[in-house]
Amino acid sequence: MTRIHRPDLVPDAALSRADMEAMQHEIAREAVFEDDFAFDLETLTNPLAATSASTSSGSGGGSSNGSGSSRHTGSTTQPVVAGVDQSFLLDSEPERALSAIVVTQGDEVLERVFAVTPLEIPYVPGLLSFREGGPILEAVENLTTDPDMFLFDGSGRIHFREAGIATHMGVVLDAPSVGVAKSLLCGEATGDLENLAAGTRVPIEANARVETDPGTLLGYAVQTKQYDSPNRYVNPLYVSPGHRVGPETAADLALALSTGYKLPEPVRLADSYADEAKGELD
DNA sequence: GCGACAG
DNA sequence: ATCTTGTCGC
Repeated sequence: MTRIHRPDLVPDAALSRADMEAMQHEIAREAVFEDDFAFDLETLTNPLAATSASTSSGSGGGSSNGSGSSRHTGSTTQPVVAGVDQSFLLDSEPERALSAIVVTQGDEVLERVFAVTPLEIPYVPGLLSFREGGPILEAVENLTTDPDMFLFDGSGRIHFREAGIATHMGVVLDAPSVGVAKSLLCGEATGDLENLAAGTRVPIEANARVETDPGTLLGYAVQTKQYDSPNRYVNPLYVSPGHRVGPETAADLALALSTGYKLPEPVRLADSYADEAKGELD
């Protein structure tokens, strides 16, 4: 079961920097930054995700999303979500990446797979997918299930050329994808991000550092968890569309998949599995 | 030249 | 990302 729909856009670490950036421009053109998937969002009911799909703020909105008038009585199937994360083996020659994927559906873990791959190039801000994309695709080849969507640790549209790792992988796989980053690569929040209440979101717009019209909505700072007391507070997550998902939906998904921890469950599980598997290596 | 910079 | 002890808070 090969899921590569765009072999020509598979990240190649041997490319020159200019060619990598040119490929990212093409990826951004191919990317769909609005909802275009078949699963039902309303099956993901998390008390934290108060906004829901009713937050249809005017424009945008993909209409390729089936009948929006029919209501389901709870018998609909929940989407199969894949969380992707990596751990690294920096003391080997060459360095290697361990890509882990945990596939979930509601509270169930359908499968866990991983792949260990030698790293060819160093980390360069803006070119992360050319370092980690290959290793991730190798892990994807080990999947037995067919996820409805992928959640990546890193940015999607919040990227200098609107082609972060979540977007790159989403386009190559032609699968709905979302980027979940712990820090902001570029762009600018439209409001204060300090001590936001759980369930809250603040728009992240393009600024001069992004190659697109300033003010373009790239994603959201999303508060998936927050402490009640005054002393300490949690920083928000930076959630952006990868492919075939709009910014509102990306934020809705991050909140709906969160279960009391900062990271959405699929990526949180992939994160710990990546470390666990690394410890069991020969 | 200086600052900014996912994982 | 990774290397690590302690430590604050619930």
